[in-house]
Amino acid sequence: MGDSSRPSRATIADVAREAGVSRTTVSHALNGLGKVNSATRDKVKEVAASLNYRPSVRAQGLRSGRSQALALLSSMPSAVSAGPSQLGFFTELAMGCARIALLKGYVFVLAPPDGDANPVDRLDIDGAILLEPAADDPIAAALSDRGIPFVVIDGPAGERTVDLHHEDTAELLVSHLVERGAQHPALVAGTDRRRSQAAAREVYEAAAARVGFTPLIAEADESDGEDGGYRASARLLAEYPEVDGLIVPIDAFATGAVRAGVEAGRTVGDDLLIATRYDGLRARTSTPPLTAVDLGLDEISGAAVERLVAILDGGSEPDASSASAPTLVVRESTSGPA
Amino acid sequence: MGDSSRPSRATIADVAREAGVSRTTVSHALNGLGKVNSATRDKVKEVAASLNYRPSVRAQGLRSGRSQALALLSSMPSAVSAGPSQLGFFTELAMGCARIALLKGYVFVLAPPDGDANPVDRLDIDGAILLEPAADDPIAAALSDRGIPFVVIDGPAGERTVDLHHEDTAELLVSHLVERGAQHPALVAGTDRRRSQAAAREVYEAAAARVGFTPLIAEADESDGEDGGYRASARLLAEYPEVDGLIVPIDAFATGAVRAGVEAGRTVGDDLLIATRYDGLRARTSTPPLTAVDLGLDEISGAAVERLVAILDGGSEPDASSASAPTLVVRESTSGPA
DNA sequence: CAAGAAAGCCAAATCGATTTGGTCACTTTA
DNA sequence: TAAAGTGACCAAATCGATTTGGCTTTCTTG
Repeated sequence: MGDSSRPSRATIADVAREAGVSRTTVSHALNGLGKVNSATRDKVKEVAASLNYRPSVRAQGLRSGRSQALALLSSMPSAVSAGPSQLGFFTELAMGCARIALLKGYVFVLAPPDGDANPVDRLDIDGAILLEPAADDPIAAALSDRGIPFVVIDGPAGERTVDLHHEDTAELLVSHLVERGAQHPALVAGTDRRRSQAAAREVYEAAAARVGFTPLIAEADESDGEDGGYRASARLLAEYPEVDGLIVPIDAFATGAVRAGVEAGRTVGDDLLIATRYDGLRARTSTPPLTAVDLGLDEISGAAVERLVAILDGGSEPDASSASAPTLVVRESTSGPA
Repeated sequence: MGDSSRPSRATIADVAREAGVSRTTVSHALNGLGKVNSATRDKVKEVAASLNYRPSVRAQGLRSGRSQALALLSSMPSAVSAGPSQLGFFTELAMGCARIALLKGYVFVLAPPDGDANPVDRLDIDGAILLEPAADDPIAAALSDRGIPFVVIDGPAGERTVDLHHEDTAELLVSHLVERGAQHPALVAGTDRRRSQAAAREVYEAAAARVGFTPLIAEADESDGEDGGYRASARLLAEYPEVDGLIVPIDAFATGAVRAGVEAGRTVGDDLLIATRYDGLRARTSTPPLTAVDLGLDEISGAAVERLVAILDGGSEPDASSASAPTLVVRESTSGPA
C-alpha cells in the first residue's frame, strides 16, 4: 500500500551537499553537459544513486517551459462520442494517441469530453490533439488563446489536420448498399454541421445523381443519441415505404434505426439494409451486427501525434501521411442472416 | 489551427505591474486571501481579465508540491489487459477513473501498460491507482519509493484496496454452469499467480467438492493470449471428452476455448458451455456470444478514485464502499442458440 | 614568458506562482 | 496616552531544477 509517511524526496541540493559540489555541477554531471572532471562526475552519479535521486518533473517543467504532456480534446457531446459503456471512438483514439505519445517521450492526459467545463486551463500540456472541432470551437479558441499548438483530427484540410477520409468512407457505404441491390437508399444524418456530416451528404447526393435514385435525407439531433436515430428512421420509413437501405453514419443513430426497421416490420439485412460508419461496440453487438467501416484509428491517432510532436520538437514535418484508405467491414445488416 | 507565434502568456508579474501593485497583492486579490481593499481587488481582477491572465499550473504545482493529477497504472502484460483493438478492461477502468477524477478536481494521466518501461518517474502525479499488482510489483515499489500514495484495485484486502469480488464472480460462473446442467465443468486458468486466478481456483475446487464433480484445471500462459487458451482447451477436451463446461475467466483465453470446442466437434452453448469473466468486446462479439459477468467497473473505478482523493486531500475516508455485487450476463454460450 | 585557451567549478538568475514576515498608518481599548 | 489591534500593502523566500556568466587554475603556444 502507499506509505503515508511521505519521505520527502532527495533534491538536487541534497545531492550537491552530499557530494561536496555545487548544484550546477550536479546538474552538469547528471545531464552530461559542461566540463566536469570524470572523477567528480562518477562521484556525483554515485551519490545521486545512493540517495535515490530523481529530478522533479515539476521543477524541470517550470524551468524549461515544457511539460512533455499531450492531450486529446473534444467538444463533441459525450453521448455521441463515448457511448454508454465509455468505450468508443474517443476512447479508442485516446489509447492510440497515448501509446505513440509515450514512445515519443510524452505522457498523455485524459480529458473526457464533459460538455460544459473547458479543461484547457487546468491542463499542463505542451500540445493537444483536437477531435472534430465545430466552427467556432470553444476548445480551439482556448488553445489558441494559451498559445498551445494543436493538431486537428478531422477538420478543414491543412498542414495541421489529419484527415479521417470522410469522402472515402461515405463512398464505401453508399456504393456498398447500391451493390447489395438497394434501389432507394436513404441517409440518416446529424443536424450539426461537422465535416463528417457534410461529406456524407455530398457523397450521398452525388451517388444519387450518378446512380439515379432520389436522395432522401432524415435528420436527428446528435445529443438525442439512439432515440434520435430511432425517431428519424421511423418517420422516414413510414413516409417513404419504398426505402430499402439506410446509411446511418452515426452509430448511436444506427442502432436506433435498426429498432425502427424491426418495428416497421422490416428484416434488417434483407429488405432493409443498414450500414454505419464507426466500427465500434455498437456496430458489432447490434442485432443483427452492423456493416461498418474500419477507419484505421490506430494509424490516424499515430499520424496526429507524430505531426504534433514534429511541431513541438521543431524537427522536420513527418512524411506526408501515408494514411491507408478505410475499409469496409461487411456484416449481417447488409448481407442477410449468416 | 494552432498559432505558431506563441504569445508568451501574461504572468502574475505582468498583472502586478499593470495594476500598480505587488505580486503578493495580485495573488491575494485573485485567490480571495489576505486583506485587500475591495477597490484594489476589483482593479486587479479587471487587469487580470484584460490581460487574459491564467495562473501557470506548472508554477502552482512546483510551489504547492501537488500536481492535481492521478494515473492508472498496471504492470500486467498488455496482451491480456488491452487486447488487439485497445479496448478493454484497462481502458474501461481508465475512462471511469478519469471521469470521477475530473469531478474531484484532478486530471488523469494515461499510462498504457507498456511491459518494460516503468513510467512512474516521468509522471507528475499526486497519487495513483494500481491495477492488480503482482507480488513484488515493480510499479508498486517505484510508487512507494517516490512517496506517491496509491490505491490498489484488486489486491490483498486492506484499507487501500478496492475489491473486484473475485470470489463472487467465480461463484457466479461455476454455479451458473452447474445450473445449466454441466456435469463436468473444467477450469481454464492462467499460470500467473494473481488474485483473480487464485480465487477462481479456490471457488472452483470448493464447488467441485460441494457439488460432487472431479476438478479439472488446464493452464495457459497469459502472454500467449487467445492461442494459449485455444491450446489448453484443445488438450483438455481431447484428453477428457466428458468435459461439458468450461470456466475461462480470461476473455482472451475464452475465445480460444470456443475455437477449440468447435474444432472438437462440440456445439458451444449446447454440449459445451463456456463462460468468461470480463464482459468486454471479446465476450460480446464472440460467436456465439459469451456468458460473462458485469463487474461494475464504473463503480469500482469510482470507489478507487474517491478513496485515493480522500487520502490525498486528507479528509475523512469515504463510506465503506457499498460496492454492489457483480451480476451475470447470460448469453448463447451457456444458453444454446437463441 | 606573457597572452590566450581550456578545464573545472560555482554563485546567482531564472521559470511563475504562493507564503512568510514584515512596514506603515490608523483605530481601539485600558 | 501608551499599548494593542487591524487594515492594506509589499519585499523576499520558497518550491527544484537549468543556465548564464563568472572566477580560478593549469596548460599551450607564438
